[in-house]
Amino acid sequence: MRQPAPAPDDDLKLSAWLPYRLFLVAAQVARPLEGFYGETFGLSQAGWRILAVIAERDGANASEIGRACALDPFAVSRGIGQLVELGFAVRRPGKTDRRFAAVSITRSGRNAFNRIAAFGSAIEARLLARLSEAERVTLDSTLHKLEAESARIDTGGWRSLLDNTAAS
Amino acid sequence: MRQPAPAPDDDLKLSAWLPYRLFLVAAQVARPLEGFYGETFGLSQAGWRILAVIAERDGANASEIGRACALDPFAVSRGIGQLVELGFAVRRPGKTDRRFAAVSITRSGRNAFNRIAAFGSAIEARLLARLSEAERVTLDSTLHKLEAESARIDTGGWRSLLDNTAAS
DNA sequence: CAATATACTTGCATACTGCAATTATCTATG
DNA sequence: CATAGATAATTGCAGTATGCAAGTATATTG
Repeated sequence: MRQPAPAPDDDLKLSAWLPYRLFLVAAQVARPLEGFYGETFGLSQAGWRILAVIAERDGANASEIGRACALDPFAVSRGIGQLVELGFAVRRPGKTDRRFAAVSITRSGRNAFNRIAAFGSAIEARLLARLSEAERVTLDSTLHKLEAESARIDTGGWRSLLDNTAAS
Repeated sequence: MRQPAPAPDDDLKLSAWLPYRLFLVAAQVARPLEGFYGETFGLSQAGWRILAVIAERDGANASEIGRACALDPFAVSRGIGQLVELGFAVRRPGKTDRRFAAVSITRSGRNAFNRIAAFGSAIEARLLARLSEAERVTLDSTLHKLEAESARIDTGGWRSLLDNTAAS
């Protein structure tokens, strides 16, 4: 009654499984960044992402923001609320359609963004410094392909992945 | 008093920033997988990661598990608790040192793992199918480098990244 | 101008996390 | 061999995040 469990039919080694490897790098890099903007500005992850979006596209509405940084409407609303509380953003009713609130970055929001962006760029630079020029180029195109395919995988939910005959 | 915010000193475009791109792919791929094992087995993300570790290394103790899947001791303890409740794992005191509880996968845990692993492998296969052989090879070595560098970035906390002169 | 649709927002129940304090066990020392 | 101190893991609790139903404000349509 204590025999070892049967051998694996399908071996999946976590440390060699592509999604886990991507996750690991992302998580290890996100932790110090979150520590920085969290302790320095009291910003959450959603808050930072939204700040980055409105820094680039000032006056965006909540839907656009959500699309740009992969957040659902609830998270966007709360993140904007946080930015407004911190004085990093202001909401103003849209000019033509007042259901869409245009979110604008403030001067101090811009300052915070610049400091966080510098920190983030430094991290990115450290990562890229380990790669050859050829690897950097390949990584870029590879990531574009993975982004597109993972987006396809994500939409449609997990049930659509069970009865599969790899869609082209 | 309503002039547009000053132009960016340091432009960081979220969608082109390496850490975000990695995060995005990881998140888009993790969502359907989490949906699958969550709804099918009532497993949390930590539970799945731990299950994958003990499937590969049966009888590991909590510290080893934590190291293998980047979870802190609290999360490991709770995750094991969940697996035990679900009947996917058993805890047994270590043979020599009874402070170390050896965690073993059960037959039904193995079954669950195999099904989740098949699902995970299918996702990985879909991602890899989009890449050329050369890209797959380059991605592998690139990820090894990024894993190593991100681990270095992570240890030491964010403060060590401020006063930087990129350590070799 | 009611009825429906859209774009958010809020409230609340649940789940997750971080950390202090505990438990159980082992090691070292007088 | 008793006792003090380390170590591995667990538990309790407080704060926080998240998911979703319901609500508010605005616009559009018949």
